[in-house]
Amino acid sequence: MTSDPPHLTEFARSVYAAIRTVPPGTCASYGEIAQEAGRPGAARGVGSILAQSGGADLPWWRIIRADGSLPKGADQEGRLRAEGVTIINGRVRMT
DNA sequence: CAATTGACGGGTG
DNA sequence: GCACCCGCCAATT
Repeated sequence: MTSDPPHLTEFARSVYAAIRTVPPGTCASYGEIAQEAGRPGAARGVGSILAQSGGADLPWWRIIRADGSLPKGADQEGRLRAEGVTIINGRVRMT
């Protein structure tokens, strides 16, 4: 590999770690992940990293919006339902 | 280095 | 519920 390494930032590593802490059957919002990553308010930063993560060993399907809506749609809903998450009208059930 | 874009969040009308 | 604005952070151009 003559290519240079991705050189992930500390923030990105913290985001990956936070997402890995999310247990199956549950969901977390970008703001929650950002807060766990040590950058509260960086919800957009989390989205930016996740969007690029593609291929990483991450349960990205557990990451949803703050209002319980799914950012990616069909694929998201199918995976979450497979994890045991209840989805109503395209939104994750918030109890 | 500046400007733009993007899997966001909250507030206001 | 929908439309618009501001703030916030990271990656890309």
